[in-house]
Amino acid sequence: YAEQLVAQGDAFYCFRTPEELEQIREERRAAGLNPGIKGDLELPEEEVSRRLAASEPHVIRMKVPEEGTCVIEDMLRGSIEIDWGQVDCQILLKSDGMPTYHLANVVDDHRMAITHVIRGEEWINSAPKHQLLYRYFGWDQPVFCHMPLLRNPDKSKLSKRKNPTSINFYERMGYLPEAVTNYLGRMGWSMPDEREKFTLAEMEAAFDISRVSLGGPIFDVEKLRWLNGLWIREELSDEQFMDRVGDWWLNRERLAPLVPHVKSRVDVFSDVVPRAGFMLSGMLDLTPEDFAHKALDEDQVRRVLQFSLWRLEAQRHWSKENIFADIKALAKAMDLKMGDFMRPIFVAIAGTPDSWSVMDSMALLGPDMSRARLRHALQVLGGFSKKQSKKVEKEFAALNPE
RNA sequence: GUCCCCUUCGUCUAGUGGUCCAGGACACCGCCCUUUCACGGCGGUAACAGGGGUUCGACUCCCCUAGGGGACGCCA
Repeated sequence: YAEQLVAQGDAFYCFRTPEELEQIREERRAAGLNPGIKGDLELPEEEVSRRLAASEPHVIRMKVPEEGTCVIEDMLRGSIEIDWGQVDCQILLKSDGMPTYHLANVVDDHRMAITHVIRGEEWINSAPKHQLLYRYFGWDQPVFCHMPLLRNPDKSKLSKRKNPTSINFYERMGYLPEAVTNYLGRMGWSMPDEREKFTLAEMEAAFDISRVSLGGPIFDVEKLRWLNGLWIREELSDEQFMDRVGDWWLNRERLAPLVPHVKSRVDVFSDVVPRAGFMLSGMLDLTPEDFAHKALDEDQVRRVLQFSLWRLEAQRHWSKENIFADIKALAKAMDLKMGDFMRPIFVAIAGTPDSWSVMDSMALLGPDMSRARLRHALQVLGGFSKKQSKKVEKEFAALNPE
């Protein structure tokens, strides 16, 4: 498809190096322009065939009008005007031969006969590229509809750093899927009769996309919690309640991995819950005093937690071994004894240093819950001020533990 | 920096020119219920960002300002 556009004269081969592009961007920025890549990239035909024959690395870019205005008809927002001068010559085919999202999206949607493109507001600025591609190909335009973005309490775009966004986290916390669905359905949308509680099926029956409100809603965990409680109280019989709690965690499959750790540490069954309760909990009830440490001062404790969190946020393969390697590398880089280093981690994860291997706990708890507890611990300790944060980030970068 | 989007109680929202001195929900506060705590019931505090227009009449339409967000990648 990209080559078809080249043949049509709607796209061209580009041989610029990343360094050259960086320079162009900087110049444009300095000139107060949008730093995107515009025009003047196209080479004479002989030059192109010569370089192609020499198999020089290249990409395919779409051509974009130098001036004029592109009008996007948005289902919810009406006409959106974007100056073609703002739109860059988007790469369609990367030098590794793979298409970029822009090309793939348009081709794919067309081939699947997609009629309505409903996506996040962050895509508004790329819509001209997509619309132009449809035109170049001579395909029917889909209807565009850009939805508002969910936000963190600080109003920024909802992100993992500031909010547990993983659906697994909410499962692990013991939210009911139907309540989570219900709550999500209430973000940026409302039932015609304004009722708060409804099922997916009810939402489907009443759904009208024009009821979507455009202000980006803040994800309010507190209200989700209330709604979940409503679902538990009003929708579950005692029988169902027992079943659901069992399905959630109180079953052999979920409990089995804990047995080796618990069995060796209890004398009587009544020790089980005090010992293992933290594995079934959400956020732990911690106070700053819980982190009092003989070898580390509070500043160090905070660093241990923050660095560990950052390190573990980057960990893609969640296993006891990898967690151990991360922690060990950090302890070494900070020149702390493992025992001292681990102390705050224990408290953050298990609520007490008096527990089994915290690596095992984290591995079993999973990445979402483990990270959330580290974040919570940091919060209990007051976290870092904005000024401190920068400094601490630098310190972390300087450690660069392997 | 450039462009785009958005703007009703702290938060989620109703409201599509008069029915709004703005309604509901979460949170908060008070009272009731109750051996405690929840739940539940009742009540309360709290918002149309600001300024100009248009109109007999603006939360609702237009413009400007401010604030917030987003985009500006060989990521999606």
